[in-house]
Amino acid sequence: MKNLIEKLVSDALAALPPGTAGGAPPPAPEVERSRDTAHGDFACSIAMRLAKSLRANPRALAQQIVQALPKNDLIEKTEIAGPGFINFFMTPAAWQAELLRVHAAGRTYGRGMSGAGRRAIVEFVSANPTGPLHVGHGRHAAYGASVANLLEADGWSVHREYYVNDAGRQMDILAASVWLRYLELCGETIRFPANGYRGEYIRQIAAELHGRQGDAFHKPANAVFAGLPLDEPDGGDKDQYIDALIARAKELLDAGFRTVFDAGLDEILADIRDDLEGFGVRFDRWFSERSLGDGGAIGRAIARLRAQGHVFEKDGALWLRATDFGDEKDRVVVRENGQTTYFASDIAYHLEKRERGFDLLQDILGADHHGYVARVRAGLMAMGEPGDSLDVRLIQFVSLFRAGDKVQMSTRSGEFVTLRDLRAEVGNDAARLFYVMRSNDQHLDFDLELAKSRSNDNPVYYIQYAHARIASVLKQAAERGLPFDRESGLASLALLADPQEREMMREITRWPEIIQQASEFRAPHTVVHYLRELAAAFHAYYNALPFIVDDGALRNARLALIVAARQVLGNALDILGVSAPESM
RNA sequence: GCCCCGGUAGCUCAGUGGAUAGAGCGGCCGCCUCCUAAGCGGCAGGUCGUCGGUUCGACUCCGGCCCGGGGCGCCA
Repeated sequence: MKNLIEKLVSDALAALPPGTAGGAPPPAPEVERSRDTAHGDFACSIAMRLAKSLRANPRALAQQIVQALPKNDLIEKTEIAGPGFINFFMTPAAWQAELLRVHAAGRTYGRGMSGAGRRAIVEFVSANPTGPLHVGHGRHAAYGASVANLLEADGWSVHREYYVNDAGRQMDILAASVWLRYLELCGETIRFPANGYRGEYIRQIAAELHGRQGDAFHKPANAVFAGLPLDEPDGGDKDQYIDALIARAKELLDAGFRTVFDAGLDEILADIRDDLEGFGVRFDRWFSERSLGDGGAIGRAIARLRAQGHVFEKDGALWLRATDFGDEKDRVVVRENGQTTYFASDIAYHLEKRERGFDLLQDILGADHHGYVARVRAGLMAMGEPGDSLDVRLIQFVSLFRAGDKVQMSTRSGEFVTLRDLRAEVGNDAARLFYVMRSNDQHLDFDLELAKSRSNDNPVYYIQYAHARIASVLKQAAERGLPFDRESGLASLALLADPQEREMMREITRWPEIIQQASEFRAPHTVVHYLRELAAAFHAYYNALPFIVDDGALRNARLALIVAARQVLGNALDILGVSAPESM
């Protein structure tokens, strides 16, 4: 509907003679919903914008535009108001036509075309598989999944991906931690390193490994610890200590280290997969970091950098001249010891995404990764890829509140911190909605009591209740022998003239605009706000007028209206991964 | 020191340069003989952190400052 107005305004501008508003290509028509119904249904501020460059009187310009508007019988009238707004008043037929569209399109109502013909890869969560997901990852999962759904709803072809950090030091530490717990099961007495992973799940992994493999990886404790530097509690450095311990493990176990390593990786990754699956978050691919090296992507990335002449050698290392591409400092790609850096893997991964043919590389990262953005973009550009193909959204932190008190999130504390526990406590629906209720660059205070409460304070229930209430009305109607007759209802929409009914039509028909905007700004919280407003319009309507009336035409028209509302509520909830219950 | 995010009603937060800045919660006053009161209606509540600038017009854009959070490795 908004598109229609924008089209009409664009046509009007194109029709105007060059001296007035013609000539330079006009800016976007800037049509928006009027806030105040006294200002009509839609408002356009283009005349005021153009007035500046044209040195014309905005109201006079608005008058010219209005006169050049193509005739359209869905527009009742236009007005020029205030400093130069053009206000559009739609005919009842315009709203009715849009309702017909809702019924005809069903699940696809609201879908846009902004991304048509383009492919996006959304990478999110990508938590290191060193332990179960915690509540912070939950926000990444909910946000990333919703953004992916939004892009898809706006025409993009979307691929969802989890980058598995299955290489690197953190994973070596995990493997060493598992091995030490395993040695305990073999009867050895060990001192657990300060920097090791202490979680109970490590013991479980060790137990399974021991159950499967017996004492195959047993080494005596004195052979393991002999000659190692001091650990932190003894006045040493915990990083040096753990690195020495890892080196020793690799030396003693040889190929067996990989077996222990994979036991930890596989177990934890399976847990993460299962958790996300249970949360309604699915991925098309779990991309292995190791495969970058194996598949030659890192080599290709470095070759590209060399070919483009953007690298130099200094202190025995190979550097990317990232400062040529907007980064604040140059970055090492190959270390002095010949190993490639993590940064090399990052740009190789992003190059690989481009090689797979994605137009938009959509990354969802923690706010603590913000320094990474300029770096990776610089890398892409240095490899000859467009820097603006990368779009990164940063997620601020989550704080849990229970009964007004902040829940401390240390791994040591007995308080739960895992996503799985959160889901068990508040349910998937509340978790999914609460996680995306706030803008991603706003810190999130997650109120556990509120999320659990079965009251009108809780937006989850408020919204779902609207959906269930509509289903209940339809059920009631059928039970009274007056089932909804869609054909009759759609033929009688002209009977819907009450203020609440007009408000319902205005709200329902905003959905395509919400998708477009929420998708463009990667802002699923907009959908939550919209859902609340649509639900509010429905609850007000419900209280104001009866639906199941004797007059069949009126009854079916009203039912057609609330069925359209149910459709849009369902479509919007679906984007957020929240269920739309038939009864509550 | 440099970079990123935030500062809007008592609280939690919306607000693509446009008209009189909004919502939910909390507070106060009302509404079930009626399709689910998990609901609805009304009232009160604001120097949009602060000081300048750009503009016909600034919560929105630019600069300075103040406050809160995060980040700045040949770590991962």
